[in-house]
Amino acid sequence: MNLPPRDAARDAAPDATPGARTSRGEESRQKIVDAALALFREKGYEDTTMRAVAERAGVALGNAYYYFQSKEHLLQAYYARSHEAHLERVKPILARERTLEGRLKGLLTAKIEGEEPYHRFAGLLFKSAADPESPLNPFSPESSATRQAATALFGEVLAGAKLRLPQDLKARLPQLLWLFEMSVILFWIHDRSPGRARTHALIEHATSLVVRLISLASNPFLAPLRKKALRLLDAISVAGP
Amino acid sequence: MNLPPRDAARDAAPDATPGARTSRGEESRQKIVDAALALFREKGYEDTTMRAVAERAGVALGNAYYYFQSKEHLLQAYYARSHEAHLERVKPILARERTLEGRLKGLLTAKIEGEEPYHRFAGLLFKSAADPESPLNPFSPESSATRQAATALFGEVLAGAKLRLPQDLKARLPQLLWLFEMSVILFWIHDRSPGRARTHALIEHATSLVVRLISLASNPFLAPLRKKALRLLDAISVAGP
DNA sequence: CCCTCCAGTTGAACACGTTCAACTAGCCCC
DNA sequence: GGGGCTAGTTGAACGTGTTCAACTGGAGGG
Repeated sequence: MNLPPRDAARDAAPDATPGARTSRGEESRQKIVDAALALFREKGYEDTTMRAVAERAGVALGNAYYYFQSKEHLLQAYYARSHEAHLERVKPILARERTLEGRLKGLLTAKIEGEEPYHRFAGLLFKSAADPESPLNPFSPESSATRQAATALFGEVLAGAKLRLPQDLKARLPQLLWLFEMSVILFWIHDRSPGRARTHALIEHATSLVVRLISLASNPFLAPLRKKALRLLDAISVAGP
Repeated sequence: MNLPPRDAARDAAPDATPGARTSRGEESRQKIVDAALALFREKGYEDTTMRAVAERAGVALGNAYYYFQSKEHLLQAYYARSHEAHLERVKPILARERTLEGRLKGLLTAKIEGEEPYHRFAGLLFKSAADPESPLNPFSPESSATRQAATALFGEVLAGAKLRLPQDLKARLPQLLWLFEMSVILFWIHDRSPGRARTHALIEHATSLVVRLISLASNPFLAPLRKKALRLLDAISVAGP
Protein backbone atom coordinates (compact mmCIF):
# COMPACT_ATOMS: atom_id res chain seq x y z
CA MET A 1 0.00 0.00 0.00
CA ASN A 2 1.23 3.44 -0.72
CA LEU A 3 0.36 6.33 1.47
CA PRO A 4 1.68 9.83 1.20
CA PRO A 5 4.82 10.73 3.08
CA ARG A 6 4.19 12.80 6.16
CA ASP A 7 5.52 16.05 4.80
CA ALA A 8 3.75 15.89 1.46
CA ALA A 9 0.43 15.17 3.12
CA ARG A 10 0.87 18.01 5.55
CA ASP A 11 1.75 20.48 2.85
CA ALA A 12 -1.14 19.52 0.59
CA ALA A 13 -3.92 19.64 3.15
CA PRO A 14 -5.41 23.10 3.59
CA ASP A 15 -5.86 22.86 7.35
CA ALA A 16 -2.82 20.71 7.89
CA THR A 17 -1.38 20.15 11.31
CA PRO A 18 1.76 22.26 11.65
CA GLY A 19 5.17 20.71 11.63
CA ALA A 20 7.34 21.60 14.53
CA ARG A 21 9.01 24.97 14.10
CA THR A 22 11.01 24.71 17.25
CA SER A 23 13.52 22.23 18.61
CA ARG A 24 11.26 21.82 21.61
CA GLY A 25 8.35 21.22 19.28
CA GLU A 26 10.28 18.71 17.22
CA GLU A 27 11.13 16.84 20.38
CA SER A 28 7.50 16.66 21.43
CA ARG A 29 6.45 15.44 18.01
CA GLN A 30 9.06 12.72 18.09
CA LYS A 31 8.11 11.61 21.59
CA ILE A 32 4.49 11.31 20.50
CA VAL A 33 5.35 9.22 17.42
CA ASP A 34 7.63 6.95 19.40
CA ALA A 35 5.04 6.42 22.10
CA ALA A 36 2.32 5.74 19.55
CA LEU A 37 4.30 3.21 17.52
CA ALA A 38 5.44 1.39 20.66
CA LEU A 39 1.88 1.15 21.95
CA PHE A 40 0.50 0.10 18.57
CA ARG A 41 2.96 -2.75 18.46
CA GLU A 42 2.32 -3.75 22.09
CA LYS A 43 -1.45 -3.55 22.20
CA GLY A 44 -2.64 -3.04 18.65
CA TYR A 45 -4.34 0.03 17.27
CA GLU A 46 -7.82 -0.31 18.74
CA ASP A 47 -6.58 -0.91 22.27
CA THR A 48 -4.21 2.03 22.20
CA THR A 49 -5.87 5.18 23.50
CA MET A 50 -4.77 8.69 22.72
CA ARG A 51 -4.61 9.27 26.46
CA ALA A 52 -2.13 6.41 26.78
CA VAL A 53 -0.05 7.79 23.93
CA ALA A 54 0.03 11.23 25.51
CA GLU A 55 0.88 9.82 28.91
CA ARG A 56 3.78 7.71 27.63
CA ALA A 57 5.06 10.61 25.58
CA GLY A 58 4.89 12.78 28.69
CA VAL A 59 2.65 15.42 27.12
CA ALA A 60 -0.93 16.50 27.59
CA LEU A 61 -3.70 14.82 25.63
CA GLY A 62 -4.44 17.89 23.56
CA ASN A 63 -0.81 18.22 22.59
CA ALA A 64 -0.97 15.10 20.47
CA TYR A 65 -3.67 16.81 18.45
CA TYR A 66 -1.46 19.79 17.90
CA TYR A 67 0.83 17.60 15.81
CA PHE A 68 -1.55 14.98 14.47
CA GLN A 69 -5.00 15.71 13.16
CA SER A 70 -6.30 12.39 14.41
CA LYS A 71 -5.38 9.01 15.76
CA GLU A 72 -5.51 7.72 12.19
CA HIS A 73 -2.85 10.19 11.16
CA LEU A 74 -0.45 8.58 13.61
CA LEU A 75 -0.52 5.54 11.36
CA GLN A 76 1.10 7.62 8.66
CA ALA A 77 4.23 7.74 10.76
CA TYR A 78 4.32 3.97 10.76
CA TYR A 79 3.77 3.84 7.04
CA ALA A 80 6.55 6.27 6.22
CA ARG A 81 8.93 4.14 8.27
CA SER A 82 7.84 0.88 6.66
CA HIS A 83 8.05 2.23 3.12
CA GLU A 84 11.64 3.29 3.61
CA ALA A 85 12.47 -0.16 4.92
CA HIS A 86 10.81 -1.67 1.87
CA LEU A 87 12.99 0.38 -0.47
CA GLU A 88 16.07 -0.83 1.34
CA ARG A 89 14.99 -4.45 1.10
CA VAL A 90 14.16 -4.18 -2.58
CA LYS A 91 17.40 -2.53 -3.65
CA PRO A 92 19.64 -5.65 -3.53
CA ILE A 93 16.90 -7.75 -5.09
CA LEU A 94 16.62 -5.51 -8.12
CA ALA A 95 20.39 -5.46 -8.36
CA ARG A 96 20.45 -9.26 -8.51
CA GLU A 97 17.36 -10.35 -10.45
CA ARG A 98 17.36 -9.71 -14.17
CA THR A 99 14.11 -11.30 -15.28
CA LEU A 100 10.78 -9.56 -14.89
CA GLU A 101 9.39 -12.57 -13.08
CA GLY A 102 12.26 -12.73 -10.62
CA ARG A 103 12.13 -9.01 -9.97
CA LEU A 104 8.40 -8.98 -9.39
CA LYS A 105 8.41 -12.02 -7.15
CA GLY A 106 11.34 -10.63 -5.18
CA LEU A 107 9.66 -7.28 -4.69
CA LEU A 108 6.34 -8.73 -3.61
CA THR A 109 7.91 -11.29 -1.31
CA ALA A 110 10.04 -8.61 0.29
CA LYS A 111 6.94 -6.51 0.76
CA ILE A 112 4.87 -9.05 2.62
CA GLU A 113 7.80 -10.34 4.62
CA GLY A 114 8.80 -6.86 5.64
CA GLU A 115 5.25 -6.09 6.72
CA GLU A 116 4.80 -9.39 8.53
CA PRO A 117 5.43 -8.04 12.06
CA TYR A 118 2.67 -5.53 11.48
CA HIS A 119 0.19 -7.90 9.86
CA ARG A 120 -2.44 -7.39 12.53
CA PHE A 121 -2.69 -3.69 12.05
CA ALA A 122 -1.74 -3.46 8.43
CA GLY A 123 -5.41 -4.14 7.80
CA LEU A 124 -6.23 -0.90 9.52
CA LEU A 125 -3.93 1.01 7.27
CA PHE A 126 -5.59 -0.50 4.26
CA LYS A 127 -8.93 0.31 5.80
CA SER A 128 -8.09 3.99 5.91
CA ALA A 129 -6.60 3.74 2.49
CA ALA A 130 -9.86 2.43 1.08
CA ASP A 131 -11.94 5.28 2.46
CA PRO A 132 -12.55 7.89 -0.24
CA GLU A 133 -12.84 10.60 2.40
CA SER A 134 -9.49 9.80 3.95
CA PRO A 135 -6.38 11.70 2.90
CA LEU A 136 -4.54 8.43 3.42
CA ASN A 137 -6.46 6.88 0.56
CA PRO A 138 -3.96 6.12 -2.22
CA PHE A 139 -6.30 7.38 -4.93
CA SER A 140 -6.65 10.81 -3.38
CA PRO A 141 -4.97 13.87 -4.90
CA GLU A 142 -2.99 14.28 -1.68
CA SER A 143 -1.39 10.91 -2.34
CA SER A 144 -0.45 11.48 -5.94
CA ALA A 145 3.21 12.06 -5.07
CA THR A 146 3.50 8.75 -3.28
CA ARG A 147 1.49 6.98 -5.94
CA GLN A 148 3.92 8.24 -8.53
CA ALA A 149 6.85 7.15 -6.41
CA ALA A 150 5.35 3.69 -6.14
CA THR A 151 4.72 3.39 -9.86
CA ALA A 152 8.21 4.71 -10.46
CA LEU A 153 9.53 1.76 -8.51
CA PHE A 154 7.71 -0.54 -10.88
CA GLY A 155 9.12 1.45 -13.74
CA GLU A 156 12.52 0.52 -12.39
CA VAL A 157 11.45 -3.09 -12.10
CA LEU A 158 10.57 -3.04 -15.79
CA ALA A 159 13.58 -1.07 -16.93
CA GLY A 160 16.03 -3.52 -15.39
CA ALA A 161 14.38 -6.56 -16.92
CA LYS A 162 15.44 -7.86 -20.30
CA LEU A 163 12.18 -7.30 -22.03
CA ARG A 164 10.80 -5.99 -25.27
CA LEU A 165 7.52 -4.18 -24.90
CA PRO A 166 5.32 -2.14 -27.21
CA GLN A 167 5.75 1.50 -26.29
CA ASP A 168 2.09 2.07 -25.45
CA LEU A 169 2.01 -0.84 -23.04
CA LYS A 170 5.33 0.08 -21.48
CA ALA A 171 3.95 3.46 -20.50
CA ARG A 172 0.97 2.04 -18.64
CA LEU A 173 2.48 -1.08 -17.15
CA PRO A 174 3.93 0.47 -13.99
CA GLN A 175 0.48 1.62 -12.94
CA LEU A 176 -0.98 -1.79 -13.68
CA LEU A 177 1.73 -3.52 -11.69
CA TRP A 178 1.06 -1.19 -8.80
CA LEU A 179 -2.58 -2.28 -8.87
CA PHE A 180 -1.36 -5.86 -8.92
CA GLU A 181 0.72 -5.20 -5.82
CA MET A 182 -2.27 -3.64 -4.08
CA SER A 183 -4.31 -6.75 -4.83
CA VAL A 184 -1.63 -9.00 -3.40
CA ILE A 185 -1.53 -6.91 -0.24
CA LEU A 186 -5.29 -7.05 0.09
CA PHE A 187 -5.09 -10.83 -0.14
CA TRP A 188 -2.27 -10.94 2.39
CA ILE A 189 -4.25 -8.92 4.89
CA HIS A 190 -6.96 -11.56 4.85
CA ASP A 191 -4.53 -14.45 4.84
CA ARG A 192 -4.51 -16.45 8.07
CA SER A 193 -2.74 -19.52 6.77
CA PRO A 194 0.41 -20.60 8.63
CA GLY A 195 3.46 -18.78 7.32
CA ARG A 196 1.14 -16.90 4.95
CA ALA A 197 1.45 -19.92 2.71
CA ARG A 198 -1.50 -18.86 0.61
CA THR A 199 -0.07 -15.45 -0.11
CA HIS A 200 3.23 -17.00 -1.10
CA ALA A 201 1.34 -19.36 -3.41
CA LEU A 202 -0.53 -16.41 -4.85
CA ILE A 203 2.68 -14.52 -5.54
CA GLU A 204 4.28 -17.59 -7.07
CA HIS A 205 1.45 -18.38 -9.46
CA ALA A 206 0.03 -14.97 -10.15
CA THR A 207 3.35 -13.34 -10.96
CA SER A 208 4.24 -15.95 -13.51
CA LEU A 209 0.75 -15.59 -14.97
CA VAL A 210 1.08 -11.84 -15.13
CA VAL A 211 4.40 -12.13 -16.93
CA ARG A 212 2.85 -14.45 -19.50
CA LEU A 213 -0.07 -12.12 -19.99
CA ILE A 214 2.33 -9.27 -20.60
CA SER A 215 4.16 -11.17 -23.28
CA LEU A 216 0.83 -12.23 -24.72
CA ALA A 217 -0.30 -8.63 -24.81
CA SER A 218 2.91 -7.75 -26.60
CA ASN A 219 2.08 -10.11 -29.42
CA PRO A 220 1.36 -8.08 -32.58
CA PHE A 221 -1.41 -10.52 -33.33
CA LEU A 222 -3.30 -9.21 -30.30
CA ALA A 223 -2.55 -5.54 -30.85
CA PRO A 224 -6.21 -4.58 -31.38
CA LEU A 225 -7.20 -6.03 -28.02
CA ARG A 226 -4.25 -4.37 -26.34
CA LYS A 227 -5.15 -1.03 -27.88
CA LYS A 228 -8.69 -1.45 -26.65
CA ALA A 229 -7.50 -2.11 -23.11
CA LEU A 230 -5.17 0.86 -23.18
CA ARG A 231 -7.93 3.09 -24.48
CA LEU A 232 -9.96 2.03 -21.48
CA LEU A 233 -7.17 3.14 -19.18
CA ASP A 234 -6.94 6.44 -20.98
CA ALA A 235 -10.67 6.98 -20.68
CA ILE A 236 -10.75 6.49 -16.95
CA SER A 237 -7.12 7.31 -16.10
CA VAL A 238 -6.08 4.26 -14.19
CA ALA A 239 -5.38 5.89 -10.86
CA GLY A 240 -9.07 6.59 -10.44
CA PRO A 241 -11.25 9.67 -10.76
CA MET B 1 -9.98 -15.23 -6.63
CA ASN B 2 -10.96 -16.42 -3.20
CA LEU B 3 -9.54 -14.93 -0.09
CA PRO B 4 -8.33 -17.17 2.69
CA PRO B 5 -10.87 -18.48 5.19
CA ARG B 6 -11.13 -16.94 8.61
CA ASP B 7 -10.54 -18.73 11.87
CA ALA B 8 -13.16 -21.35 12.47
CA ALA B 9 -13.25 -20.33 16.13
CA ARG B 10 -14.43 -16.85 15.34
CA ASP B 11 -16.87 -18.08 12.75
CA ALA B 12 -19.07 -19.60 15.39
CA ALA B 13 -20.30 -16.15 16.53
CA PRO B 14 -21.12 -17.14 20.11
CA ASP B 15 -22.81 -13.92 21.15
CA ALA B 16 -24.82 -13.31 18.04
CA THR B 17 -27.55 -10.74 18.42
CA PRO B 18 -30.90 -12.51 18.73
CA GLY B 19 -33.53 -12.23 16.09
CA ALA B 20 -36.87 -11.10 17.36
CA ARG B 21 -38.89 -13.90 18.94
CA THR B 22 -41.99 -11.83 19.44
CA SER B 23 -44.25 -9.83 17.16
CA ARG B 24 -43.55 -6.83 19.35
CA GLY B 25 -39.84 -7.54 19.03
CA GLU B 26 -40.05 -7.93 15.29
CA GLU B 27 -41.77 -4.59 15.09
CA SER B 28 -39.05 -2.89 17.09
CA ARG B 29 -36.34 -4.43 14.99
CA GLN B 30 -38.03 -3.23 11.84
CA LYS B 31 -38.53 0.29 13.16
CA ILE B 32 -34.84 0.47 14.03
CA VAL B 33 -33.73 -0.67 10.58
CA ASP B 34 -36.10 1.76 8.88
CA ALA B 35 -34.95 4.66 11.00
CA ALA B 36 -31.29 3.81 10.44
CA LEU B 37 -31.54 3.51 6.67
CA ALA B 38 -33.55 6.73 6.40
CA LEU B 39 -30.98 8.60 8.47
CA PHE B 40 -28.06 7.07 6.60
CA ARG B 41 -29.53 8.32 3.36
CA GLU B 42 -30.32 11.76 4.76
CA LYS B 43 -27.14 12.51 6.66
CA GLY B 44 -24.64 9.81 5.79
CA TYR B 45 -23.24 7.18 8.10
CA GLU B 46 -20.82 9.22 10.16
CA ASP B 47 -23.31 11.96 10.93
CA THR B 48 -26.00 9.52 11.96
CA THR B 49 -25.87 8.86 15.70
CA MET B 50 -27.25 5.81 17.40
CA ARG B 51 -29.24 8.18 19.60
CA ALA B 52 -30.88 9.69 16.54
CA VAL B 53 -31.67 6.23 15.19
CA ALA B 54 -33.24 5.21 18.49
CA GLU B 55 -35.20 8.43 18.76
CA ARG B 56 -36.63 8.20 15.26
CA ALA B 57 -37.45 4.54 15.79
CA GLY B 58 -39.20 5.51 19.00
CA VAL B 59 -37.16 3.19 21.19
CA ALA B 60 -34.51 3.65 23.83
CA LEU B 61 -30.85 3.87 22.88
CA GLY B 62 -29.97 0.56 24.47
CA ASN B 63 -32.74 -1.19 22.59
CA ALA B 64 -30.96 -0.75 19.29
CA TYR B 65 -28.08 -2.72 20.78
CA TYR B 66 -30.43 -5.51 21.72
CA TYR B 67 -30.99 -6.18 18.03
CA PHE B 68 -27.74 -5.01 16.48
CA GLN B 69 -24.32 -5.67 17.94
CA SER B 70 -23.00 -2.37 16.70
CA LYS B 71 -23.66 0.56 14.45
CA GLU B 72 -21.69 -1.20 11.76
CA HIS B 73 -24.06 -4.13 11.89
CA LEU B 74 -26.87 -1.83 10.85
CA LEU B 75 -25.09 -1.51 7.53
CA GLN B 76 -25.58 -5.21 6.94
CA ALA B 77 -29.30 -4.56 6.92
CA TYR B 78 -28.68 -2.01 4.21
CA TYR B 79 -26.62 -4.46 2.15
CA ALA B 80 -29.28 -7.13 2.38
CA ARG B 81 -32.02 -4.72 1.41
CA SER B 82 -30.01 -3.17 -1.39
CA HIS B 83 -29.26 -6.58 -2.87
CA GLU B 84 -32.96 -7.43 -2.95
CA ALA B 85 -33.73 -4.17 -4.70
CA HIS B 86 -30.91 -4.92 -7.11
CA LEU B 87 -32.43 -8.30 -7.94
CA GLU B 88 -35.74 -6.64 -8.76
CA ARG B 89 -34.12 -4.13 -11.05
CA VAL B 90 -32.01 -6.76 -12.76
CA LYS B 91 -34.84 -9.21 -13.43
CA PRO B 92 -36.38 -7.40 -16.44
CA ILE B 93 -32.93 -6.65 -17.81
CA LEU B 94 -31.91 -10.30 -17.82
CA ALA B 95 -35.25 -11.18 -19.36
CA ARG B 96 -34.55 -8.78 -22.20
CA GLU B 97 -30.83 -8.93 -22.91
CA ARG B 98 -29.54 -12.09 -24.52
CA THR B 99 -25.86 -11.30 -25.08
CA LEU B 100 -23.31 -11.56 -22.32
CA GLU B 101 -22.19 -8.02 -22.96
CA GLY B 102 -25.69 -6.61 -22.78
CA ARG B 103 -26.50 -8.56 -19.64
CA LEU B 104 -23.33 -7.52 -17.88
CA LYS B 105 -23.65 -3.87 -18.80
CA GLY B 106 -27.28 -3.85 -17.80
CA LEU B 107 -26.54 -5.45 -14.47
CA LEU B 108 -23.66 -3.14 -13.60
CA THR B 109 -25.50 -0.02 -14.68
CA ALA B 110 -28.52 -1.04 -12.62
CA LYS B 111 -26.20 -1.61 -9.69
CA ILE B 112 -24.56 1.78 -9.60
CA GLU B 113 -27.78 3.61 -10.41
CA GLY B 114 -29.62 1.78 -7.67
CA GLU B 115 -26.87 2.56 -5.19
CA GLU B 116 -26.62 6.19 -6.20
CA PRO B 117 -28.64 7.57 -3.25
CA TYR B 118 -26.17 5.86 -0.92
CA HIS B 119 -23.02 6.88 -2.75
CA ARG B 120 -21.70 9.05 0.03
CA PHE B 121 -21.55 6.27 2.56
CA ALA B 122 -21.02 3.31 0.25
CA GLY B 123 -17.30 3.84 0.76
CA LEU B 124 -17.75 2.14 4.10
CA LEU B 125 -18.29 -1.11 2.27
CA PHE B 126 -14.73 -1.02 1.10
CA LYS B 127 -13.42 0.16 4.41
CA SER B 128 -14.94 -2.99 5.76
CA ALA B 129 -13.76 -5.04 2.82
CA ALA B 130 -10.23 -4.15 3.74
CA ASP B 131 -10.70 -4.96 7.39
CA PRO B 132 -10.45 -8.70 8.03
CA GLU B 133 -11.92 -8.26 11.51
CA SER B 134 -15.11 -6.65 10.32
CA PRO B 135 -18.28 -8.71 9.96
CA LEU B 136 -19.19 -6.48 7.03
CA ASN B 137 -16.19 -7.54 5.07
CA PRO B 138 -17.67 -9.22 1.99
CA PHE B 139 -15.24 -12.11 2.36
CA SER B 140 -16.35 -12.87 5.92
CA PRO B 141 -18.52 -15.85 6.92
CA GLU B 142 -21.25 -13.47 8.04
CA SER B 143 -21.44 -12.19 4.48
CA SER B 144 -21.21 -15.57 2.80
CA ALA B 145 -24.95 -15.66 2.13
CA THR B 146 -24.83 -12.35 0.32
CA ARG B 147 -21.67 -13.37 -1.47
CA GLN B 148 -23.16 -16.62 -2.70
CA ALA B 149 -26.31 -14.83 -3.79
CA ALA B 150 -24.18 -12.42 -5.79
CA THR B 151 -22.15 -15.10 -7.53
CA ALA B 152 -25.33 -17.06 -8.18
CA LEU B 153 -26.69 -14.01 -9.97
CA PHE B 154 -23.66 -14.01 -12.24
CA GLY B 155 -24.26 -17.69 -12.86
CA GLU B 156 -27.66 -16.69 -14.15
CA VAL B 157 -26.13 -13.95 -16.26
CA LEU B 158 -23.94 -16.55 -17.91
CA ALA B 159 -26.63 -19.19 -18.25
CA GLY B 160 -28.96 -16.88 -20.15
CA ALA B 161 -26.32 -15.71 -22.59
CA LYS B 162 -25.79 -17.54 -25.86
CA LEU B 163 -22.27 -18.60 -25.16
CA ARG B 164 -20.03 -21.60 -25.46
CA LEU B 165 -17.52 -21.95 -22.69
CA PRO B 166 -15.01 -24.57 -21.65
CA GLN B 167 -16.40 -26.36 -18.60
CA ASP B 168 -13.49 -25.44 -16.31
CA LEU B 169 -13.84 -21.77 -17.07
CA LYS B 170 -17.60 -21.83 -16.78
CA ALA B 171 -17.32 -23.08 -13.21
CA ARG B 172 -15.08 -20.25 -12.09
CA LEU B 173 -16.47 -17.39 -14.11
CA PRO B 174 -19.26 -16.34 -11.72
CA GLN B 175 -16.69 -15.66 -9.00
CA LEU B 176 -14.47 -13.77 -11.40
CA LEU B 177 -17.37 -11.66 -12.60
CA TRP B 178 -18.29 -10.90 -9.01
CA LEU B 179 -14.75 -9.62 -8.48
CA PHE B 180 -15.16 -7.56 -11.63
CA GLU B 181 -18.34 -6.08 -10.16
CA MET B 182 -16.54 -5.30 -6.91
CA SER B 183 -13.84 -3.49 -8.86
CA VAL B 184 -16.43 -1.41 -10.66
CA ILE B 185 -18.01 -0.52 -7.34
CA LEU B 186 -14.63 0.43 -5.90
CA PHE B 187 -14.13 2.76 -8.84
CA TRP B 188 -17.64 4.16 -8.46
CA ILE B 189 -17.06 4.88 -4.79
CA HIS B 190 -14.13 7.09 -5.69
CA ASP B 191 -15.87 8.62 -8.68
CA ARG B 192 -16.75 12.27 -8.19
CA SER B 193 -17.41 13.13 -11.83
CA PRO B 194 -20.83 14.65 -12.64
CA GLY B 195 -23.41 11.98 -13.25
CA ARG B 196 -20.73 9.38 -12.47
CA ALA B 197 -19.69 9.77 -16.08
CA ARG B 198 -16.38 8.06 -15.48
CA THR B 199 -17.98 4.99 -13.97
CA HIS B 200 -20.36 4.75 -16.90
CA ALA B 201 -17.40 4.98 -19.24
CA LEU B 202 -15.64 2.29 -17.25
CA ILE B 203 -18.64 -0.03 -17.49
CA GLU B 204 -18.98 0.62 -21.21
CA HIS B 205 -15.36 -0.10 -22.08
CA ALA B 206 -14.42 -2.64 -19.47
CA THR B 207 -17.40 -4.88 -20.00
CA SER B 208 -16.78 -5.19 -23.68
CA LEU B 209 -13.13 -5.89 -22.92
CA VAL B 210 -14.02 -8.55 -20.39
CA VAL B 211 -16.30 -10.26 -22.88
CA ARG B 212 -13.52 -10.35 -25.43
CA LEU B 213 -11.11 -11.73 -22.88
CA ILE B 214 -13.56 -14.47 -22.05
CA SER B 215 -13.86 -15.53 -25.65
CA LEU B 216 -10.11 -15.29 -25.98
CA ALA B 217 -9.69 -17.51 -22.95
CA SER B 218 -12.10 -19.98 -24.52
CA ASN B 219 -9.87 -20.32 -27.54
CA PRO B 220 -8.36 -23.85 -27.58
CA PHE B 221 -5.13 -22.27 -28.74
CA LEU B 222 -4.79 -20.60 -25.35
CA ALA B 223 -5.91 -23.55 -23.26
CA PRO B 224 -2.53 -23.88 -21.47
CA LEU B 225 -2.67 -20.30 -20.26
CA ARG B 226 -6.28 -20.71 -19.20
CA LYS B 227 -5.42 -23.87 -17.29
CA LYS B 228 -2.63 -22.03 -15.57
CA ALA B 229 -4.94 -19.25 -14.47
CA LEU B 230 -7.52 -21.71 -13.20
CA ARG B 231 -4.87 -23.62 -11.31
CA LEU B 232 -4.00 -20.34 -9.60
CA LEU B 233 -7.59 -20.00 -8.46
CA ASP B 234 -7.57 -23.58 -7.20
CA ALA B 235 -4.35 -23.04 -5.31
CA ILE B 236 -5.56 -20.06 -3.35
CA SER B 237 -9.21 -21.02 -3.00
CA VAL B 238 -10.87 -22.56 -0.04
CA ALA B 239 -11.57 -26.22 -0.56
CA GLY B 240 -15.32 -26.00 -0.25
CA PRO B 241 -17.81 -28.83 0.40
C1' DC C 1 -56.27 -15.05 40.59
C1' DC C 2 -51.57 -14.80 41.47
C1' DC C 3 -47.01 -16.22 40.58
C1' DT C 4 -43.04 -17.07 37.57
C1' DC C 5 -40.39 -16.31 33.89
C1' DC C 6 -38.00 -14.10 30.34
C1' DA C 7 -37.93 -11.52 25.84
C1' DG C 8 -37.96 -7.03 25.52
C1' DT C 9 -36.89 -2.33 27.16
C1' DT C 10 -34.79 1.44 29.60
C1' DG C 11 -31.44 5.36 30.36
C1' DA C 12 -27.62 6.36 33.25
C1' DA C 13 -22.80 5.49 33.10
C1' DC C 14 -18.39 4.57 30.88
C1' DA C 15 -14.34 5.19 27.94
C1' DC C 16 -13.04 6.99 24.06
C1' DG C 17 -11.62 10.51 20.14
C1' DT C 18 -11.74 15.15 19.51
C1' DT C 19 -12.16 20.31 20.40
C1' DC C 20 -11.19 24.61 22.51
C1' DA C 21 -10.38 28.65 25.24
C1' DA C 22 -7.00 29.71 28.20
C1' DC C 23 -2.36 29.58 29.53
C1' DT C 24 3.13 29.43 29.21
C1' DA C 25 7.68 30.15 27.56
C1' DG C 26 11.03 31.76 24.83
C1' DC C 27 12.31 35.00 21.33
C1' DC C 28 12.54 39.59 18.97
C1' DC C 29 12.14 44.48 18.67
C1' DC C 30 12.18 48.92 20.73
C1' DG D 1 14.65 45.56 30.43
C1' DG D 2 10.10 45.47 29.23
C1' DG D 3 6.39 44.49 26.17
C1' DG D 4 4.42 41.98 22.95
C1' DC D 5 4.15 38.01 19.69
C1' DT D 6 3.34 33.36 18.71
C1' DA D 7 4.57 28.39 18.73
C1' DG D 8 3.69 25.31 21.98
C1' DT D 9 0.96 23.33 25.85
C1' DT D 10 -2.79 22.26 28.91
C1' DG D 11 -6.90 19.62 30.71
C1' DA D 12 -11.74 20.24 31.18
C1' DA D 13 -15.66 19.52 28.36
C1' DC D 14 -18.36 17.64 24.51
C1' DG D 15 -20.54 14.14 21.76
C1' DT D 16 -19.97 9.63 20.44
C1' DG D 17 -20.56 4.27 20.42
C1' DT D 18 -21.23 0.87 23.67
C1' DT D 19 -22.40 -1.57 28.15
C1' DC D 20 -25.17 -2.93 31.92
C1' DA D 21 -27.99 -3.60 35.94
C1' DA D 22 -32.49 -2.76 36.65
C1' DC D 23 -37.11 -2.73 35.15
C1' DT D 24 -41.69 -4.00 32.42
C1' DG D 25 -45.28 -6.59 30.36
C1' DG D 26 -47.68 -10.22 29.13
C1' DA D 27 -47.97 -15.19 28.32
C1' DG D 28 -48.55 -19.58 30.62
C1' DG D 29 -48.88 -22.71 34.62
C1' DG D 30 -50.85 -23.77 39.09
